[in-house]
Amino acid sequence: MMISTKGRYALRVMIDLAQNYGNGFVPMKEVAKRQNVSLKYLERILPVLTKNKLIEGLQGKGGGYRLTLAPDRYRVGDILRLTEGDLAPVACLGCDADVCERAATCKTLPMWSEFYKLTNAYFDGISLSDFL
Amino acid sequence: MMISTKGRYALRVMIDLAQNYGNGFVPMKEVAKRQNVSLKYLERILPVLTKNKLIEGLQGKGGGYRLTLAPDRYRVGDILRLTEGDLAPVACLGCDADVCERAATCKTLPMWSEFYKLTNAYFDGISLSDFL
DNA sequence: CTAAAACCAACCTAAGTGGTAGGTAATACA
DNA sequence: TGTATTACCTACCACTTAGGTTGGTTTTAG
Repeated sequence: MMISTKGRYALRVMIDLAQNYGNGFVPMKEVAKRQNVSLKYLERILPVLTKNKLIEGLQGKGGGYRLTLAPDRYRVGDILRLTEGDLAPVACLGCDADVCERAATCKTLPMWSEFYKLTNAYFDGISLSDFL
Repeated sequence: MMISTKGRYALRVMIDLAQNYGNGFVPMKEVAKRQNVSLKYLERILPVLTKNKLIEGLQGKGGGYRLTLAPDRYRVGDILRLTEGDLAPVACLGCDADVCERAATCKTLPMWSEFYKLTNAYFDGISLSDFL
């Protein structure tokens, strides 16, 4: 399976926040309930999104999370690349891959490479506002 | 990573056999050497291909493996689906997936489903003869 | 009889998946 | 000033998968 729960849950959280865009900070407790996912697990997934400024959190009573930009400014590809690390179909194309000495003569590399491009293009063509 | 070494190695073996199509049985020892992969590991990967009649093996001296059909009759998608089990991007789309009770209302399902179709179509559009 | 080949099963290590548990720090509100 | 609420942080853990290795047995050509 290509996409783990990390990426899938992150996306669902982002969609939930998009649906509440403009209503201030939304507590993750509510999102977890709505999405039927463990709050504690979500808390483990979110930091990468806040660190990269996709969302911002406010602590304390009345706090929660909210999108930093309008929903149409988020590409699904960006969310998945952050949470999944990479969308590469094979290890040798990953961003932190070792150089493969077979690369120059590898008969299959162009096929994987083309699919990689296709994958990124597909998910970059969808924005959060497409789910509203 | 979507495609593991199982699928990648299997594909490389199949391409190797395609390159030797018409020359009788090719011992896996030679293929392993050419592809720079452990013979023993390949032996663990091949059974699913023989059981599904993509290749046939002949035991004993002078034996080896060969394609049962001409190279242009093999779709990369078939090889990957057999060796990887599935090309589904998310668990709920897998062939042996439990029914997801969120399916009817899931905002993201159509996106995954469309990508699944895209993936199958891409790899089904490539045949072994495209690598010769 | 011997070498070469497919075929088969058990085992192993490391990493990744999908969480849970148990906190601490910041903030609003009474 | 205290309390509830919220984000934020760290450690742990059971399970599965990836990526093999080891050590065979069977079949067959010469």
